[in-house]
Amino acid sequence: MSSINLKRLSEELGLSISSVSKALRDSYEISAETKKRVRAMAEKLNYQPNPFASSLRRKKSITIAVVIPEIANNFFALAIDGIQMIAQQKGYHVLTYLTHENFMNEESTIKHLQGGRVDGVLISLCRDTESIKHLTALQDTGIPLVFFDRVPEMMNCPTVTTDDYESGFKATEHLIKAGCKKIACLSLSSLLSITHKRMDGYKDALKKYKLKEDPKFIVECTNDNTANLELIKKLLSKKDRPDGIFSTVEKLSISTYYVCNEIKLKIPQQIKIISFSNLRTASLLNPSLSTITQPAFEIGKESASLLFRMIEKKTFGNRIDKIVLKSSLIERNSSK
Amino acid sequence: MSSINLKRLSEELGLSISSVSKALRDSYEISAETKKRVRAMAEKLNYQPNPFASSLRRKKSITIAVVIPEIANNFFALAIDGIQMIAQQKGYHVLTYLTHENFMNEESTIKHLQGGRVDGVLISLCRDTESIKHLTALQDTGIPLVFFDRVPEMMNCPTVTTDDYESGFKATEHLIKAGCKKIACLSLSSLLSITHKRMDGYKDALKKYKLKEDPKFIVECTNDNTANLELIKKLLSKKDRPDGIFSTVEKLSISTYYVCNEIKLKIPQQIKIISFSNLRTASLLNPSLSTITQPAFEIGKESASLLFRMIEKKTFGNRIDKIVLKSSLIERNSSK
DNA sequence: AAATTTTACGAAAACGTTTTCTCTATTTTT
DNA sequence: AAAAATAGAGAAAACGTTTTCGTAAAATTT
Repeated sequence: MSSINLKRLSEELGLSISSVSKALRDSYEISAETKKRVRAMAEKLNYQPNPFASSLRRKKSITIAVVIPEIANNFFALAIDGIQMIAQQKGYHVLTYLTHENFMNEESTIKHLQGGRVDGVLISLCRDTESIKHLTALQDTGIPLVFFDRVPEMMNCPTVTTDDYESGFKATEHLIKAGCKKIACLSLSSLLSITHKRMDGYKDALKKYKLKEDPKFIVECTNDNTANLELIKKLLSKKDRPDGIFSTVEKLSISTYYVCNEIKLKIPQQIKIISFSNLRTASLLNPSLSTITQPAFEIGKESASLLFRMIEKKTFGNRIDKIVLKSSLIERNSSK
Repeated sequence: MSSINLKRLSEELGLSISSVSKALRDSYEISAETKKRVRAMAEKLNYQPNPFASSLRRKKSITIAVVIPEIANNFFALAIDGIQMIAQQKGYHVLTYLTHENFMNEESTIKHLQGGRVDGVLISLCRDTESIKHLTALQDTGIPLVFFDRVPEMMNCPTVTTDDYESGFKATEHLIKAGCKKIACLSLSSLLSITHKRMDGYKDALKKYKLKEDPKFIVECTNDNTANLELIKKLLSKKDRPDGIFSTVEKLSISTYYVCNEIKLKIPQQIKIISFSNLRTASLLNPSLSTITQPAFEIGKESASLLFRMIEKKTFGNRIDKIVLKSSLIERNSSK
């Protein structure tokens, strides 16, 4: 730890600690000349203020927390990129916490954050978050909280999401127009609002085109990749297998590709696929993957911007923002 | 900020602040009975200690910093995953900083970290880091510092890397054995040690098989993606174009795929490709991409573990660890 | 029973800032 | 020229912990 502090600096300059502090904070109480002297000495001795003393006194951490299920995930990596961009502009630090889709991790992280370590929290819920007590508790302490993408269904809170219902509808409609009659839906967890909405779109599209909704075709996957492969394999190996797959998350479509390779199911001839995805290589896959692509980077930016508006109290009183961005459907060969 | 603190707790309990503090820290000076009472009350009032007061007093932040060029990058995302895993085990917080391959960002971030905000720093250098003054300055303050993957060449410091030279050699040898006579090498920046080493392996492999080294075939790319596409397009459009590509970073191989698609160059018939990469979809590409895959997650874990050994002073005196992990070459269709 | 040790707790200093209040010397206003 | 205002700086409290030191009372040893 850098042992050069205000006291040392003030001794070196023959000034009081408070004057040095004020000079560095550019207070009007200090003459221009003194400020210059102080700044020069601070530069010379490479003074770095102690962030803990400062945070303790000012009750400000200049830090935000980002709580996400996983990082090795294109969507979340891009979102963090956007968050970091805004945070950097504001001179804020970013603490990252991974829940690994584990509710207890999420709970303890959130609980810890009540200690005041951060000035605001950005969070995307984990797949098996069923209670929201920890979240309301955090909110009650007054720490600004913004949810993005995976938001709670039963809570009145600021959120940044995409048009999940419409996207689910359009994706399914796209498969139907491509000739699919039996469309399966791969989802992560029925507890998540994004899954609900995307699936509602899927169901309504089926309804609109008079296709019957088969519960066997709605596959809820787990957090275990090999188990998911088995589930998908089972789904696709049945004689009454689907001829279209709507995947609500990227990794399930990748698993589907693997399974199709393994059991020699031809995409798109025998089965068509469309998936939510932020893969940069979607167009290079064999065959190229049709995607609904969320503006992940913008989601990150918007969430962080909203959070900072709340931190800076620029958002009026009890107004609660719900920002919805648009995803884009990109047709490629997997659904031709 | 949670306004329930030790003072409030002590009043509630009819004890002194110091006793409450000691009780919560499980000091031998406090009776078992009192400890129980204190803990119960702390639980009841949902007491969360103020991290800044604690850090200020103990001169410990229980936080580490991770400084990386970018996050929307499979390698770094996986590395962070590994780092987070170890940090979580140790009960540490993780601050993430992105340099976006910009030296000035790296410099100011490192300088800021001298203020003692963290107990240790993990860093992977940005592509145009040419001076290491900021790094030695940080090291001189006594803050443990571990480099991973992109490490400085001229500095004696703890590092975690992979067998870059051998990987470069093997990748090139693999292309040669597949029949390539004119192999190009795509690199990010000649300032980086990983590029150097990978390229040295490439050059030595050429030498071993008596292929002449053509400077036109060593392409140093920039940080601008569209510019890179142009560079690669130019390289591949020449009549004297290469018949093999060794890409030292993932994104350049993806760009190469795009260019090949555009100018109708058939992989692997007309040009073979192998690339450093952590793409999960490598085997699903058209054609599947031969890769040298670094153990990114393990690199993260090893780096963090090493850092914590340094933080906990478990590493002896002036010993400097240099950990080298092995990458694996996975042959796929792009180099058949 | 006196002397010593142990147990259990409290008072207060310390960590390095920020900020409020106070004070003197100078400048401005009457 | 006296009164008032202002400029520039310092003293000290405060932020919430942790930790050192001190000290009664109880327990143990002589």
